[in-house]
Amino acid sequence: MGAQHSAVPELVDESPDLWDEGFGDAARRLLTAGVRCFATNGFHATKTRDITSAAGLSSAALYVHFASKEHVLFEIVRAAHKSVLAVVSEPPATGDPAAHLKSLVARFVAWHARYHVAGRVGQYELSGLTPDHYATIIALRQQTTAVFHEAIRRGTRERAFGPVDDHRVVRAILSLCVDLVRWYRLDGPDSPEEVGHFYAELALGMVTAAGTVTPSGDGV
Amino acid sequence: MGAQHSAVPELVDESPDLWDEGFGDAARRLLTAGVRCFATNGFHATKTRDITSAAGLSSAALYVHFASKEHVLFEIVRAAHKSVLAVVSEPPATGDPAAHLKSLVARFVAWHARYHVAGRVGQYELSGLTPDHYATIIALRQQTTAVFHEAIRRGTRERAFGPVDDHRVVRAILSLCVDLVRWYRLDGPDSPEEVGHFYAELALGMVTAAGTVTPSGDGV
DNA sequence: GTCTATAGAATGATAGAC
DNA sequence: GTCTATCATTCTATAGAC
Repeated sequence: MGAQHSAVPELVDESPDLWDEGFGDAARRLLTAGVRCFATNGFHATKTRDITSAAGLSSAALYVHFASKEHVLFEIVRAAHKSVLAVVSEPPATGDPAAHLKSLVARFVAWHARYHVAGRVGQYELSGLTPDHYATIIALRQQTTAVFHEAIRRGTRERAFGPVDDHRVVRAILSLCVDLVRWYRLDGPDSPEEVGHFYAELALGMVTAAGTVTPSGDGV
Repeated sequence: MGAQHSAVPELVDESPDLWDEGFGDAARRLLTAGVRCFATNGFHATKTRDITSAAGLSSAALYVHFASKEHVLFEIVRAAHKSVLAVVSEPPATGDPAAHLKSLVARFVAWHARYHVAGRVGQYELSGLTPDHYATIIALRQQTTAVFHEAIRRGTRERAFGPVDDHRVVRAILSLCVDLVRWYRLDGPDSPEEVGHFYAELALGMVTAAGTVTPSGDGV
Protein backbone atom coordinates (compact mmCIF):
# COMPACT_ATOMS: atom_id res chain seq x y z
CA MET A 1 0.00 0.00 0.00
CA GLY A 2 2.79 2.43 -0.84
CA ALA A 3 2.96 5.38 -3.15
CA GLN A 4 2.64 3.18 -6.22
CA HIS A 5 -1.06 2.64 -5.52
CA SER A 6 -1.82 6.30 -4.91
CA ALA A 7 -5.16 7.61 -6.06
CA VAL A 8 -4.07 11.22 -6.38
CA PRO A 9 -3.04 12.55 -9.79
CA GLU A 10 0.57 13.16 -10.73
CA LEU A 11 1.88 16.67 -10.23
CA VAL A 12 3.55 18.79 -12.86
CA ASP A 13 6.42 20.75 -11.37
CA GLU A 14 8.80 22.82 -13.46
CA SER A 15 9.56 25.35 -10.74
CA PRO A 16 13.15 26.32 -9.87
CA ASP A 17 14.82 24.91 -6.78
CA LEU A 18 14.30 26.64 -3.46
CA TRP A 19 17.32 25.11 -1.72
CA ASP A 20 20.09 26.96 0.06
CA GLU A 21 23.47 27.26 -1.62
CA GLY A 22 24.98 25.19 1.15
CA PHE A 23 23.47 21.95 -0.15
CA GLY A 24 25.50 19.83 -2.53
CA ASP A 25 24.22 18.15 -5.63
CA ALA A 26 23.05 14.91 -4.01
CA ALA A 27 21.35 16.73 -1.15
CA ARG A 28 19.50 18.96 -3.61
CA ARG A 29 18.32 15.96 -5.57
CA LEU A 30 17.03 14.41 -2.35
CA LEU A 31 15.16 17.59 -1.43
CA THR A 32 13.63 17.85 -4.89
CA ALA A 33 12.56 14.20 -4.75
CA GLY A 34 11.23 14.72 -1.24
CA VAL A 35 9.00 17.62 -2.29
CA ARG A 36 7.36 15.55 -4.97
CA CYS A 37 6.83 12.56 -2.70
CA PHE A 38 5.54 14.53 0.27
CA ALA A 39 3.23 16.65 -1.88
CA THR A 40 1.73 13.65 -3.66
CA ASN A 41 1.38 11.11 -0.86
CA GLY A 42 2.12 12.97 2.35
CA PHE A 43 5.07 12.77 4.71
CA HIS A 44 4.14 9.61 6.58
CA ALA A 45 3.12 7.69 3.47
CA THR A 46 6.46 8.48 1.86
CA LYS A 47 9.16 5.89 2.50
CA THR A 48 12.80 6.88 2.65
CA ARG A 49 13.32 4.50 -0.27
CA ASP A 50 10.80 6.49 -2.34
CA ILE A 51 12.95 9.58 -1.90
CA THR A 52 16.33 7.97 -2.43
CA SER A 53 15.30 5.99 -5.50
CA ALA A 54 13.73 9.09 -7.07
CA ALA A 55 17.04 10.85 -6.42
CA GLY A 56 19.00 7.98 -7.96
CA LEU A 57 20.67 6.91 -4.73
CA SER A 58 20.63 3.93 -2.39
CA SER A 59 18.45 3.97 0.70
CA ALA A 60 21.41 4.55 3.00
CA ALA A 61 22.58 7.64 1.15
CA LEU A 62 19.85 9.80 2.67
CA TYR A 63 21.52 9.61 6.08
CA VAL A 64 24.80 10.94 4.74
CA HIS A 65 23.08 14.24 3.91
CA PHE A 66 20.25 14.43 6.44
CA ALA A 67 19.88 13.21 9.99
CA SER A 68 16.44 11.73 9.36
CA LYS A 69 13.42 11.75 7.08
CA GLU A 70 11.96 14.47 9.29
CA HIS A 71 15.00 16.66 8.61
CA VAL A 72 14.32 16.39 4.89
CA LEU A 73 10.78 17.62 5.52
CA PHE A 74 12.01 20.42 7.74
CA GLU A 75 14.51 21.73 5.18
CA ILE A 76 11.80 21.70 2.51
CA VAL A 77 9.23 23.48 4.65
CA ARG A 78 11.76 26.00 5.92
CA ALA A 79 12.99 26.81 2.43
CA ALA A 80 9.41 27.35 1.25
CA HIS A 81 8.47 29.63 4.11
CA LYS A 82 11.70 31.62 3.85
CA SER A 83 11.11 32.08 0.15
CA VAL A 84 7.55 33.28 0.72
CA LEU A 85 8.69 35.72 3.38
CA ALA A 86 11.32 37.13 1.05
CA VAL A 87 8.72 37.62 -1.69
CA VAL A 88 6.21 39.45 0.49
CA SER A 89 8.98 41.53 2.05
CA GLU A 90 9.96 43.12 -1.27
CA PRO A 91 9.01 46.81 -1.14
CA PRO A 92 6.09 47.55 -3.51
CA ALA A 93 6.64 50.00 -6.34
CA THR A 94 4.07 52.58 -5.23
CA GLY A 95 2.90 54.27 -2.07
CA ASP A 96 -0.86 53.99 -2.70
CA PRO A 97 -2.44 51.60 -0.12
CA ALA A 98 -4.68 49.91 -2.70
CA ALA A 99 -1.81 49.36 -5.13
CA HIS A 100 0.34 48.29 -2.19
CA LEU A 101 -2.13 45.57 -1.21
CA LYS A 102 -2.62 44.45 -4.79
CA SER A 103 1.12 44.15 -5.34
CA LEU A 104 1.47 42.18 -2.12
CA VAL A 105 -1.32 39.75 -2.97
CA ALA A 106 -0.14 39.36 -6.57
CA ARG A 107 3.37 38.41 -5.47
CA PHE A 108 2.08 36.08 -2.75
CA VAL A 109 -0.27 34.31 -5.14
CA ALA A 110 2.24 34.06 -7.97
CA TRP A 111 4.65 32.39 -5.57
CA HIS A 112 2.05 29.84 -4.47
CA ALA A 113 1.16 29.13 -8.09
CA ARG A 114 4.74 28.69 -9.28
CA TYR A 115 5.75 26.68 -6.20
CA HIS A 116 2.43 24.95 -5.66
CA VAL A 117 4.10 21.60 -5.05
CA ALA A 118 6.42 22.96 -2.36
CA GLY A 119 3.51 25.06 -1.12
CA ARG A 120 1.45 21.97 -0.41
CA VAL A 121 4.19 20.49 1.70
CA GLY A 122 4.70 23.78 3.52
CA GLN A 123 1.01 24.10 4.35
CA TYR A 124 -0.33 20.58 4.81
CA GLU A 125 2.56 18.47 6.12
CA LEU A 126 3.43 20.45 9.23
CA SER A 127 2.16 17.63 11.46
CA GLY A 128 5.20 15.60 10.42
CA LEU A 129 7.56 18.06 12.10
CA THR A 130 9.03 17.76 15.58
CA PRO A 131 7.74 20.35 18.07
CA ASP A 132 10.97 22.37 17.77
CA HIS A 133 10.90 22.45 14.00
CA TYR A 134 7.17 23.16 14.03
CA ALA A 135 7.74 26.19 16.24
CA THR A 136 10.43 27.48 13.88
CA ILE A 137 8.05 27.30 10.94
CA ILE A 138 5.18 28.96 12.79
CA ALA A 139 7.48 31.84 13.65
CA LEU A 140 8.35 32.31 9.98
CA ARG A 141 4.69 32.13 9.03
CA GLN A 142 3.77 34.79 11.56
CA GLN A 143 6.28 37.16 10.00
CA THR A 144 4.56 36.70 6.64
CA THR A 145 1.13 37.19 8.21
CA ALA A 146 2.35 40.37 9.86
CA VAL A 147 3.17 41.87 6.47
CA PHE A 148 -0.46 41.42 5.42
CA HIS A 149 -1.77 42.87 8.67
CA GLU A 150 0.35 45.97 8.20
CA ALA A 151 -0.85 46.43 4.61
CA ILE A 152 -4.49 46.21 5.71
CA ARG A 153 -4.04 48.47 8.74
CA ARG A 154 -2.33 51.08 6.60
CA GLY A 155 -5.24 51.10 4.16
CA THR A 156 -7.83 51.56 6.88
CA ARG A 157 -5.70 54.18 8.65
CA GLU A 158 -5.42 56.25 5.47
CA ARG A 159 -9.15 55.78 4.72
CA ALA A 160 -8.35 53.98 1.46
CA PHE A 161 -10.28 50.91 2.59
CA GLY A 162 -13.61 50.50 4.35
CA PRO A 163 -13.81 49.96 8.12
CA VAL A 164 -12.92 46.29 7.80
CA ASP A 165 -12.17 43.85 10.58
CA ASP A 166 -8.39 43.49 10.45
CA HIS A 167 -8.04 39.89 11.52
CA ARG A 168 -11.02 38.50 9.66
CA VAL A 169 -9.99 40.11 6.37
CA VAL A 170 -6.37 39.00 6.63
CA ARG A 171 -7.51 35.43 7.32
CA ALA A 172 -9.87 35.53 4.36
CA ILE A 173 -7.21 36.87 1.99
CA LEU A 174 -4.65 34.31 3.15
CA SER A 175 -7.18 31.50 2.77
CA LEU A 176 -8.04 32.61 -0.72
CA CYS A 177 -4.39 32.81 -1.74
CA VAL A 178 -2.99 29.73 -0.03
CA ASP A 179 -5.69 27.26 -0.99
CA LEU A 180 -4.83 27.49 -4.66
CA VAL A 181 -1.88 25.16 -4.10
CA ARG A 182 -4.52 22.41 -3.83
CA TRP A 183 -5.76 22.85 -7.39
CA TYR A 184 -3.33 25.04 -9.38
CA ARG A 185 -1.49 23.39 -12.30
CA LEU A 186 1.42 24.97 -14.14
CA ASP A 187 0.10 23.41 -17.35
CA GLY A 188 -3.32 25.02 -16.86
CA PRO A 189 -4.74 28.08 -18.65
CA ASP A 190 -3.44 30.79 -16.30
CA SER A 191 0.17 31.72 -15.60
CA PRO A 192 1.20 32.40 -12.00
CA GLU A 193 1.24 36.12 -12.76
CA GLU A 194 -2.24 36.06 -14.27
CA VAL A 195 -3.69 34.32 -11.23
CA GLY A 196 -1.82 36.81 -9.08
CA HIS A 197 -3.39 39.81 -10.80
CA PHE A 198 -6.86 38.26 -10.68
CA TYR A 199 -6.61 37.50 -6.98
CA ALA A 200 -5.21 40.97 -6.27
CA GLU A 201 -8.45 42.43 -7.62
CA LEU A 202 -10.51 40.02 -5.54
CA ALA A 203 -8.58 40.94 -2.41
CA LEU A 204 -9.07 44.64 -3.07
CA GLY A 205 -12.79 43.99 -3.42
CA MET A 206 -12.76 42.43 0.04
CA VAL A 207 -11.49 45.59 1.70
CA THR A 208 -13.63 48.04 -0.26
CA ALA A 209 -17.10 47.11 -1.56
CA ALA A 210 -18.11 43.98 0.29
CA GLY A 211 -15.58 44.28 3.09
CA THR A 212 -17.41 47.21 4.63
CA VAL A 213 -19.90 45.01 6.42
CA THR A 214 -20.40 45.84 10.08
CA PRO A 215 -18.12 43.78 12.32
CA SER A 216 -19.88 41.04 14.34
CA GLY A 217 -23.65 41.33 14.84
CA ASP A 218 -26.07 38.78 13.46
CA GLY A 219 -25.04 39.47 9.89
CA VAL A 220 -28.21 41.16 8.60
CA MET B 1 7.37 9.09 16.97
CA GLY B 2 3.63 8.49 17.18
CA ALA B 3 0.77 10.85 17.83
CA GLN B 4 1.87 11.41 21.40
CA HIS B 5 4.78 13.57 20.20
CA SER B 6 2.71 15.62 17.80
CA ALA B 7 3.57 19.27 17.38
CA VAL B 8 0.14 20.36 16.23
CA PRO B 9 -2.29 21.82 18.75
CA GLU B 10 -5.23 19.86 20.10
CA LEU B 11 -8.56 20.34 18.35
CA VAL B 12 -11.79 21.36 20.02
CA ASP B 13 -14.69 19.48 18.50
CA GLU B 14 -18.21 19.67 19.87
CA SER B 15 -19.94 19.09 16.57
CA PRO B 16 -22.71 16.49 16.21
CA ASP B 17 -22.01 13.14 14.61
CA LEU B 18 -22.20 12.81 10.85
CA TRP B 19 -22.56 9.05 10.76
CA ASP B 20 -25.25 7.07 9.03
CA GLU B 21 -28.00 5.48 11.08
CA GLY B 22 -26.75 2.07 10.01
CA PHE B 23 -23.70 2.21 12.28
CA GLY B 24 -23.96 0.77 15.78
CA ASP B 25 -22.61 2.34 18.93
CA ALA B 26 -19.09 0.89 18.75
CA ALA B 27 -18.72 1.72 15.05
CA ARG B 28 -19.80 5.31 15.71
CA ARG B 29 -17.27 5.63 18.53
CA LEU B 30 -14.56 4.36 16.17
CA LEU B 31 -15.54 6.87 13.48
CA THR B 32 -15.58 9.72 15.98
CA ALA B 33 -12.16 8.69 17.29
CA GLY B 34 -10.90 8.32 13.73
CA VAL B 35 -11.89 11.84 12.78
CA ARG B 36 -9.95 13.31 15.66
CA CYS B 37 -6.87 11.21 14.98
CA PHE B 38 -6.84 11.75 11.21
CA ALA B 39 -7.45 15.49 11.54
CA THR B 40 -4.70 15.97 14.11
CA ASN B 41 -1.95 13.70 12.80
CA GLY B 42 -3.04 12.57 9.37
CA PHE B 43 -4.21 9.19 8.12
CA HIS B 44 -0.84 7.49 7.76
CA ALA B 45 0.50 8.74 11.06
CA THR B 46 -2.55 7.39 12.85
CA LYS B 47 -2.20 3.83 14.08
CA THR B 48 -5.19 1.55 14.39
CA ARG B 49 -4.43 1.36 18.10
CA ASP B 50 -4.80 5.16 18.36
CA ILE B 51 -8.34 4.84 17.07
CA THR B 52 -9.38 1.79 19.04
CA SER B 53 -7.93 2.99 22.33
CA ALA B 54 -9.63 6.38 21.90
CA ALA B 55 -12.86 4.49 21.31
CA GLY B 56 -12.32 2.35 24.40
CA LEU B 57 -11.83 -0.90 22.51
CA SER B 58 -9.08 -3.40 21.85
CA SER B 59 -7.03 -3.16 18.67
CA ALA B 60 -8.79 -6.15 17.10
CA ALA B 61 -12.26 -4.67 17.56
CA LEU B 62 -11.79 -2.29 14.64
CA TYR B 63 -11.90 -5.17 12.19
CA VAL B 64 -15.26 -6.37 13.47
CA HIS B 65 -16.81 -3.10 12.28
CA PHE B 66 -14.59 -2.06 9.37
CA ALA B 67 -12.63 -4.02 6.79
CA SER B 68 -9.51 -1.90 7.23
CA LYS B 69 -8.16 1.42 8.48
CA GLU B 70 -8.75 2.81 5.00
CA HIS B 71 -12.44 1.92 5.25
CA VAL B 72 -12.68 4.00 8.41
CA LEU B 73 -11.22 6.92 6.50
CA PHE B 74 -13.56 6.36 3.59
CA GLU B 75 -16.69 6.30 5.74
CA ILE B 76 -15.59 9.52 7.42
CA VAL B 77 -14.80 11.31 4.18
CA ARG B 78 -17.96 10.07 2.50
CA ALA B 79 -20.14 11.14 5.40
CA ALA B 80 -18.58 14.59 5.34
CA HIS B 81 -19.01 15.10 1.60
CA LYS B 82 -22.58 13.76 1.65
CA SER B 83 -23.41 16.14 4.49
CA VAL B 84 -21.94 19.10 2.61
CA LEU B 85 -23.84 18.21 -0.54
CA ALA B 86 -27.08 18.00 1.43
CA VAL B 87 -26.47 21.44 2.94
CA VAL B 88 -25.74 23.19 -0.36
CA SER B 89 -28.67 21.40 -2.01
CA GLU B 90 -31.23 22.98 0.31
CA PRO B 91 -33.34 25.40 -1.72
CA PRO B 92 -32.62 29.03 -0.73
CA ALA B 93 -35.46 31.12 0.66
CA THR B 94 -35.49 33.76 -2.06
CA GLY B 95 -35.28 34.00 -5.84
CA ASP B 96 -32.84 36.93 -6.03
CA PRO B 97 -29.48 35.75 -7.50
CA ALA B 98 -27.42 37.78 -5.03
CA ALA B 99 -29.37 36.51 -2.03
CA HIS B 100 -29.25 33.05 -3.55
CA LEU B 101 -25.45 33.11 -3.69
CA LYS B 102 -25.14 34.60 -0.22
CA SER B 103 -27.39 31.93 1.24
CA LEU B 104 -25.40 29.23 -0.50
CA VAL B 105 -22.05 30.53 0.72
CA ALA B 106 -23.33 31.13 4.23
CA ARG B 107 -24.57 27.55 4.54
CA PHE B 108 -21.38 26.12 3.01
CA VAL B 109 -19.15 28.12 5.33
CA ALA B 110 -21.22 27.46 8.45
CA TRP B 111 -20.92 23.73 7.74
CA HIS B 112 -17.14 23.93 7.38
CA ALA B 113 -16.88 25.92 10.58
CA ARG B 114 -19.08 23.60 12.64
CA TYR B 115 -17.52 20.45 11.18
CA HIS B 116 -14.01 21.84 10.74
CA VAL B 117 -12.43 18.69 12.17
CA ALA B 118 -14.26 16.38 9.76
CA GLY B 119 -13.72 18.99 7.07
CA ARG B 120 -9.96 18.70 7.40
CA VAL B 121 -10.09 14.98 6.92
CA GLY B 122 -12.43 15.34 3.96
CA GLN B 123 -10.17 17.86 2.25
CA TYR B 124 -6.61 16.95 3.18
CA GLU B 125 -6.53 13.17 3.70
CA LEU B 126 -7.83 12.05 0.32
CA SER B 127 -4.43 10.61 -0.59
CA GLY B 128 -5.06 7.86 1.94
CA LEU B 129 -7.99 6.52 -0.08
CA THR B 130 -7.87 3.67 -2.58
CA PRO B 131 -8.40 4.72 -6.21
CA ASP B 132 -12.00 3.45 -6.15
CA HIS B 133 -12.90 5.27 -2.97
CA TYR B 134 -11.09 8.37 -4.18
CA ALA B 135 -13.18 8.39 -7.35
CA THR B 136 -16.36 8.10 -5.31
CA ILE B 137 -15.43 11.14 -3.25
CA ILE B 138 -14.44 13.21 -6.26
CA ALA B 139 -17.83 12.49 -7.81
CA LEU B 140 -19.55 13.76 -4.68
CA ARG B 141 -17.34 16.84 -4.63
CA GLN B 142 -18.16 17.63 -8.24
CA GLN B 143 -21.87 17.64 -7.42
CA THR B 144 -21.23 20.23 -4.74
CA THR B 145 -19.08 22.31 -7.10
CA ALA B 146 -21.83 22.16 -9.72
CA VAL B 147 -24.24 23.85 -7.31
CA PHE B 148 -21.87 26.81 -7.04
CA HIS B 149 -21.37 26.97 -10.81
CA GLU B 150 -25.10 27.10 -11.34
CA ALA B 151 -25.54 29.89 -8.77
CA ILE B 152 -22.83 31.97 -10.45
CA ARG B 153 -24.07 31.32 -13.98
CA ARG B 154 -27.59 32.31 -12.98
CA GLY B 155 -26.36 35.60 -11.57
CA THR B 156 -24.43 36.48 -14.71
CA ARG B 157 -27.29 35.35 -16.94
CA GLU B 158 -29.75 37.61 -15.12
CA ARG B 159 -27.22 40.51 -15.13
CA ALA B 160 -27.17 40.56 -11.33
CA PHE B 161 -23.39 39.97 -11.30
CA GLY B 162 -20.60 41.43 -13.39
CA PRO B 163 -19.19 39.57 -16.42
CA VAL B 164 -17.11 37.30 -14.22
CA ASP B 165 -15.11 34.28 -15.32
CA ASP B 166 -17.25 31.37 -14.14
CA HIS B 167 -14.54 28.86 -13.30
CA ARG B 168 -12.08 31.27 -11.77
CA VAL B 169 -14.68 32.80 -9.46
CA VAL B 170 -16.06 29.45 -8.33
CA ARG B 171 -12.56 28.26 -7.52
CA ALA B 172 -11.84 31.43 -5.59
CA ILE B 173 -15.05 31.21 -3.57
CA LEU B 174 -14.49 27.53 -2.78
CA SER B 175 -10.89 28.23 -1.75
CA LEU B 176 -11.99 31.03 0.53
CA CYS B 177 -14.66 28.88 2.15
CA VAL B 178 -12.85 25.56 2.45
CA ASP B 179 -9.55 26.82 3.80
CA LEU B 180 -11.12 28.00 7.01
CA VAL B 181 -11.10 24.42 8.32
CA ARG B 182 -7.33 24.92 8.75
CA TRP B 183 -7.73 27.71 11.31
CA TYR B 184 -11.33 27.87 12.55
CA ARG B 185 -11.94 27.09 16.22
CA LEU B 186 -15.36 26.54 17.75
CA ASP B 187 -14.13 28.24 20.91
CA GLY B 188 -13.06 31.33 18.96
CA PRO B 189 -14.86 34.69 18.73
CA ASP B 190 -17.14 33.94 15.76
CA SER B 191 -19.94 31.39 15.57
CA PRO B 192 -20.25 29.27 12.42
CA GLU B 193 -23.22 31.39 11.35
CA GLU B 194 -21.33 34.67 11.87
CA VAL B 195 -18.44 33.49 9.73
CA GLY B 196 -20.95 32.28 7.17
CA HIS B 197 -22.60 35.70 6.89
CA PHE B 198 -19.24 37.49 6.70
CA TYR B 199 -17.97 35.22 3.94
CA ALA B 200 -21.26 35.52 2.05
CA GLU B 201 -20.62 39.26 1.77
CA LEU B 202 -17.05 38.66 0.62
CA ALA B 203 -18.24 36.23 -2.03
CA LEU B 204 -20.82 38.69 -3.28
CA GLY B 205 -18.10 41.30 -3.55
CA MET B 206 -16.14 38.91 -5.76
CA VAL B 207 -18.91 38.72 -8.35
CA THR B 208 -19.84 42.39 -8.29
CA ALA B 209 -17.30 45.12 -7.57
CA ALA B 210 -13.91 43.49 -7.93
CA GLY B 211 -15.10 40.50 -9.89
CA THR B 212 -15.74 42.54 -13.00
CA VAL B 213 -12.11 42.48 -14.09
CA THR B 214 -11.55 41.58 -17.72
CA PRO B 215 -11.02 37.84 -18.18
CA SER B 216 -7.45 36.83 -19.07
CA GLY B 217 -5.11 39.50 -20.53
CA ASP B 218 -1.99 40.66 -18.70
CA GLY B 219 -4.02 41.91 -15.75
CA VAL B 220 -3.57 45.67 -16.19
C1' DG C 1 -18.72 -8.74 19.74
C1' DT C 2 -14.78 -8.23 22.51
C1' DC C 3 -10.70 -9.91 24.08
C1' DT C 4 -5.36 -11.65 24.16
C1' DA C 5 -1.75 -13.09 21.46
C1' DT C 6 0.77 -13.14 17.44
C1' DA C 7 1.73 -13.80 12.58
C1' DG C 8 3.69 -11.58 8.66
C1' DA C 9 5.34 -7.77 6.30
C1' DA C 10 7.37 -3.32 5.85
C1' DT C 11 10.20 0.44 7.42
C1' DG C 12 13.66 3.86 9.52
C1' DA C 13 18.07 3.80 10.47
C1' DT C 14 22.84 1.65 11.03
C1' DA C 15 27.24 -1.23 10.10
C1' DG C 16 30.96 -1.74 7.55
C1' DA C 17 33.24 -2.60 2.92
C1' DC C 18 35.10 0.07 -0.89
C1' DG D 1 30.16 9.54 -0.35
C1' DT D 2 28.00 5.61 -2.08
C1' DC D 3 27.06 1.02 -1.78
C1' DT D 4 25.01 -3.85 0.06
C1' DA D 5 23.20 -6.10 3.81
C1' DT D 6 20.66 -6.14 7.82
C1' DC D 7 18.99 -5.01 12.48
C1' DA D 8 15.41 -3.68 15.49
C1' DT D 9 11.16 -1.95 15.60
C1' DT D 10 6.61 -1.01 14.45
C1' DC D 11 2.36 -1.80 12.50
C1' DT D 12 -1.81 -3.93 10.06
C1' DA D 13 -4.46 -7.59 10.18
C1' DT D 14 -5.75 -12.37 11.69
C1' DA D 15 -6.53 -16.57 14.83
C1' DG D 16 -9.00 -18.41 18.19
C1' DA D 17 -10.79 -18.39 23.12
C1' DC D 18 -14.77 -16.75 25.68
